[in-house]
Amino acid sequence: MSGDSGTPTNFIRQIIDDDLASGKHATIHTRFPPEPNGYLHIGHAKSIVLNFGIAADYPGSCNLRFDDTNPAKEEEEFVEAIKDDVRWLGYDWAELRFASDYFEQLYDYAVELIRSGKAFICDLDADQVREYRGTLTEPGRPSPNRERSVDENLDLFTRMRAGEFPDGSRTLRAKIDMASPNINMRDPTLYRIRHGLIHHQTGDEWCIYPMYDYTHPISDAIEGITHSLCTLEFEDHRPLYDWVLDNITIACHPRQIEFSRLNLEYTVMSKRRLTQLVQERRVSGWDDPRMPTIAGLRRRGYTPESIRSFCDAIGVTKSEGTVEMGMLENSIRGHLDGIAPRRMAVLDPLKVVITNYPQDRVEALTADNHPKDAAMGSREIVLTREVFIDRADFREEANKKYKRLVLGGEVRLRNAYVIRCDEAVKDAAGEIVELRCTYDPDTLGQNPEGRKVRGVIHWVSATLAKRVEVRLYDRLFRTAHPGRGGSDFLDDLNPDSLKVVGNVVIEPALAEAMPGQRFQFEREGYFCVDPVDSQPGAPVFNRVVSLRDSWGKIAED
RNA sequence: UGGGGCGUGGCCAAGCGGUUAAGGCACCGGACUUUGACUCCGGCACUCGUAGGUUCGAAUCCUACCGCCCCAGCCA
Repeated sequence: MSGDSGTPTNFIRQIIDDDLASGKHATIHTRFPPEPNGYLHIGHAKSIVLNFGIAADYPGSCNLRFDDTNPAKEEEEFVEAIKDDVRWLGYDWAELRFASDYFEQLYDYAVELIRSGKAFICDLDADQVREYRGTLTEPGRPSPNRERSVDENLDLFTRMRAGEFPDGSRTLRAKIDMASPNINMRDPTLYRIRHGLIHHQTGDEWCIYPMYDYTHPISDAIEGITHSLCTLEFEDHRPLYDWVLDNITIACHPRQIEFSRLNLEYTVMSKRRLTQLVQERRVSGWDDPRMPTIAGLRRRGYTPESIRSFCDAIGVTKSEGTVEMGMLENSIRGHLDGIAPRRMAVLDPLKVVITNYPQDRVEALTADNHPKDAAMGSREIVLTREVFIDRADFREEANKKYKRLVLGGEVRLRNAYVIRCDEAVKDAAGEIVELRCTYDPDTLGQNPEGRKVRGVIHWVSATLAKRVEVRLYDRLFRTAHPGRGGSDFLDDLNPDSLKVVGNVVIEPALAEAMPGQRFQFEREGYFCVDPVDSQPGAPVFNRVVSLRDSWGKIAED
C-alpha cells in the first residue's frame, strides 16, 4: 500500500498500515475539509496530497467537505475556487459534502446531549463566558445556568432555533469540566445565535450555527471517515472531538491524527495575511503569480505534478519547520526540464550586425525543441544580418571565466554560426548601442578547427522578431520569515517582486503561443503564457522560475 | 507558574535497542555539454537539544534540565 506510486511513507501511513493489518479497518476513508473563506494555498496542497493520496494508494476514498459553519466569513466564490483547485491538482473526490448538509442531524444530536444532561443553554454573554472560563493556570467557574433542568434546556434550545433570542444572548454549551487543564474542555460552546446572515448553502433557514469542535467529529462520523487528518493546532481539541462522539449515539468514531502545517520561506501562509494582501491590493488578486495560492502558482506556470512532487519531498511529520523555496523551485524545474519546449527570447536586446552576412539574406535554420527528447521535434528559426543578443552576453573585455562574447572574441549563436566581435559602437554617452561582428560560414553544425569558442549564447533575428511583455517574479517578501520579530509583515514585502519587461524580443513562433503554454527560454528560465492578460498574437509571459545559474554566483568579479 | 506537542548536518526527512546515522534540497569539487541548463561521478553528521542513568550495546529505553511551537473566539 504505502510506498506505491513513489509516494514516501510517513507516520500517518504507518498507522493506516497497522489498522489494515490488525483488521481494524478494511477500507480507508479520509476527507479534505476546507472552510470556504479564502483560496487554497500550497499548505493546503500538502493536506490535499496527503488525504487524496492515501485514498488513491489504499482501498478507500476521500471526500471533499466544506466546513461551512460560519456564514459570516464564507462565500460561494470560495467553494467554487476550491473545487477548481482540487481538481487542477489532479484529484477527484468520492463525495462532495458540506457540513451544512448535516445541520438537521447536528441539531438532533444536540437535543440528545441536552436530554442526557450533557449540554445546557447558557445565558452568559461572550465577556462573561471568558471571565468564567478561568485562565491557563486557574480553573474556571461553572456557569450559573449549568444545572438548568433538561426540560428548560430543551425549551430554550427550541426557541433559540425559532429565533426568539438575539445574537449573543445565549449559547448551547457542553457540560464537561470547568476545572480541566485543557481549556477546550471547560464547557465549550456548541451552538451560537447568528441572525440576518445568508448562508451560501442554507440561505436563511437557520439562525443558530454549530461550532467547529462540535460539527467536525460528527461530520466525520456521518461520512464514515476512518482517519481524520488535521494540523497540529487541533491536538488540544482531540479530547473534545472524542468526547462528542463518545456522548452521542453514533456508530462511527474516526481517529484524529495531527501533522505539522507547511511553512515556506519568503512568503506567508496564513489565510488572514493572504486575505489582507488581496484586500489591500498589495497583489493583483488571489491568483497573483507571486502568491503561494494554488491559483497563483497555477497562473505563474507551476504544474500539478510539480506541486505533488514537492509535497512528497517535504514529507509529513509532527515537527514544525520552514521549508526553503529551493525545494519548491527544484520541483518545478525538474518537471519543466522534461516537458517544456525550448525557445529563444532576448530579455535585454543589444543589436548585432553581422557585417559579412548578406544584406537581404534570410536563412532558415533548424532548432531542436528539446536537447534530449527527439520526439518533441524541431522548429525553424531564421537568421538575418541583424540579430539581437542579450546585453549581459557581451563585455568589451573579460577574463577567461566569462564564456560569452567579448571584443575580438568568438562565441556561438545557439543553433547557428560562430561570430566574432569586431567593434562595439557607442553613443555620445558611451553606451554601447550596437555590435559589429563577422560570422564564420563553416561553423554551422560543426566547430571551427584549431580555435575554441568561448561559449554559446542565444539570439533572435532583429528584422523578424516579435516584441512581447515578460513578467519577472521574485520572492514576495524580502525576509525569510515575514513579520517575525513582531513587526508588520507588510513591511517585509519585497518592492521588486515584480519586474515588467516590455520589448522582449522573441522568435516568431512564440508569438502564437497559447495561454497556459510553458516554454524554456534557453539560458533564461521557464516561462508560461499568462492566461489572464495575453491577447491572441500578443502573449504575455510569466517567468515561472529561472534556470539554475552557477554563473550568477561567481559573477561578482 | 496549567495543559498539549516538537527537538537527527544550512533546509526537509528516514531511523521504532545491534545499520559504516537512509534519501532529497542546498552547497563544494570534477566529467559531459551548440543552454554557465540537464545528466553523470565524488565530497558533505565519529554523531542525533544538554546532562546523567539502564544495557555487552542507546538517536532509539529511563530521569532531569534546556529550547521552540500551540491553547484562555459565541473562528476554523
